[in-house]
Amino acid sequence: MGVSLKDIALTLKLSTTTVSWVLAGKGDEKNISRPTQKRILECSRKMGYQPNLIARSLNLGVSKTLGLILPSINDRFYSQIAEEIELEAEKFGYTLMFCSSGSELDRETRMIDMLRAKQVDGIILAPTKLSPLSVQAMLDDDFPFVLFDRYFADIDTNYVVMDNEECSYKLIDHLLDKGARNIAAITTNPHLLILQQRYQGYCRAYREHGLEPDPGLKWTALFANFENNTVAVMDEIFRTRPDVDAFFFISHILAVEALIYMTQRGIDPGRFQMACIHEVSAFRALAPKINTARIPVEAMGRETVHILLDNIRSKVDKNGPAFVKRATMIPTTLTFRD
Amino acid sequence: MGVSLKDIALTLKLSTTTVSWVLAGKGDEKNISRPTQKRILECSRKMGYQPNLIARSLNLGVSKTLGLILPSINDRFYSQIAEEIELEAEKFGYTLMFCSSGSELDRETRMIDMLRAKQVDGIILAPTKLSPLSVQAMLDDDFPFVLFDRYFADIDTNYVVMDNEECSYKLIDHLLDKGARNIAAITTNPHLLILQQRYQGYCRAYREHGLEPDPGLKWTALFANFENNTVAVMDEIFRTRPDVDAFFFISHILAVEALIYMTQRGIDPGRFQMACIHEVSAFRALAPKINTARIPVEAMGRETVHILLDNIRSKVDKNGPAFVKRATMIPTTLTFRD
DNA sequence: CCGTATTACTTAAACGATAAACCGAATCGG
DNA sequence: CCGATTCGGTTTATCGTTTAAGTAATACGG
Repeated sequence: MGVSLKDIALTLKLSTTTVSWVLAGKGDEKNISRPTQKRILECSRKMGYQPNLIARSLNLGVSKTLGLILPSINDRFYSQIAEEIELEAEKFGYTLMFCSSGSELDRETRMIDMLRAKQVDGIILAPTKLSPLSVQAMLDDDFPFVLFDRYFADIDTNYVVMDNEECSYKLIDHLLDKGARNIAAITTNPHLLILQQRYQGYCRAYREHGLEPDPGLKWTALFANFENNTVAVMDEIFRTRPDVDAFFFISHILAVEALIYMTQRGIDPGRFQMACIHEVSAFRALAPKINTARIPVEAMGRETVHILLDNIRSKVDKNGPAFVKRATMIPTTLTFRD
Repeated sequence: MGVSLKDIALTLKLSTTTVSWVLAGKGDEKNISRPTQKRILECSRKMGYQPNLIARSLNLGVSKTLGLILPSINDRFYSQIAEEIELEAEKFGYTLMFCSSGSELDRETRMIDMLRAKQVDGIILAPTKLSPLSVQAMLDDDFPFVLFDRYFADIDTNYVVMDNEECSYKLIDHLLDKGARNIAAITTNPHLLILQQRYQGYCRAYREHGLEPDPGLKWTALFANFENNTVAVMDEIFRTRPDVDAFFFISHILAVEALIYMTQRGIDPGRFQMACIHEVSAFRALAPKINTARIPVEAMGRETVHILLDNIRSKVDKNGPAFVKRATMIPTTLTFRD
């Protein structure tokens, strides 16, 4: 289709190698005469030459492409981080192939295999559930990848996560300091390690205040159709636990739904103390006094990309120092608005 | 790195061709004996063979990859549509390379060139501003692409857009019917054709009601730092135009900021009639009575992908009928809540 | 029993770019 | 004046896959 090195070489009666060298800026180094260099450059421009990066990839064994697999791009947090990752990757000359797993395990596995078949140099993955199958395959093959947001405690991989237990602890500690006693913990997806950790932070704060956490204050809105499930949970809370004096939302998604619920029913969110992990702009209106733990998304995106690129580099030059897997915990920024 | 056809061929003492045929399911057709086929299949499985799709792409001249360029993935509307596009493309065996242009022209141009160099089979693009340079290049080269959300009136391309003028007309028509007279039109990015069209719909509704639209009721919050700009605009409206009795937000982004502004200052949004193009879930709480025009995102995503794939297919088989460029207007779903 | 099919494969070329190895002619040092 | 170096390139192989063309060996029909 397009113009190839061969086309240029043919019209100028040179070899493709010469043309390749000059266009790669190695003209002087390779002792190509200045006039010839100029002829090649001009011809290339005139014919509108664009290198075929697929051919280059095949030859060099490097595609300068990364894979990104998220549960859903249509989520405030993931779309933010996707943007950061893309921007950071671009700085180093990498493009992103993007796939959404829909939190389905078989989809995720397919995507990993497909991205590897398409020869991406590395994969950034927010893994679903706790199936390490495809993840283990990458480990076995020494294929560069980083988990982020979620990870598996029992598998030794690169990962970048926030300080889930710690930030929950601090938020709840603060609520308890301010007088809350019955903090409803609204969670989802109970098998997700990071959500368990957030609840553990909740429990630790209670205990360090000399109180025993009440398991009856934990509600789970299943993730499938979480809008409706959140409504059901809120209904139940207001019906059965009038003693609730504070809310801890384990994720922004749940908080938004719960706040909409309250607003629609004329319940003033100001009546309760509130805390939420992650932050969305709508909070400014829906719950101006909510306390939040915000991830420095830029830092997380950057760190994730850097770890992956380090991993990739160390794999390319074998003589360099062996790559050591990195487990990174990004500290959150707490904002107390009450 | 990985296992190649050659590796299998070598261990079985066969030619790569035979292996390639069998693994492609052409064993019978190509008269490869059943025992040999079985041997190849088993060996392939044991060695964990995964085809190198980059090599296949180079050979076939088809990458089964599409490019997607958006102003920002971190926008409710674009992230929704990105998800739909990805899902639909996947059905046909295509992967997405994703780039955000940041609405910067030179970035957009670079992304287009890069994606083409990476040999994507086609590009889906929400173009920035009105520079047709790189777009024209794709046209000249007969490279398959579709514009969506935004387009250029004077260039003959595939595009998929919503009925911008029409839905604005209907929303404003409704507000006027319900008694509004001074509808503040909050817009942004004045050079964007589709936003101009939305304002034209506003004007047409006024005129068809026998009224002359007041240019003083149009406010522009520049897109760069639109949060602050929206605040400035709202300040000005409340200071200088106490006669405003309704708001028309030309985009959901502006509406959210304006509604947060009002809520923070204790201004009841219920005092005003309201209309907005696009819809976000926070509206349910921030402005339950807002009237909206919602894009059927699924339909738009699907249609966009289908047009692009048709374009790609028609380019591949030359004997088929010539591809006719398609301009599609997706009708919006109006929801009147007042 | 000979010519033609059929079976079961292999060889070779191609996709476009890169890189190691090679090569003839001119130049230079001693 | 001869050997070595520099100049200005070219040849060839390679990455992993696909496909058109070829080729032995066997089977078959008349």
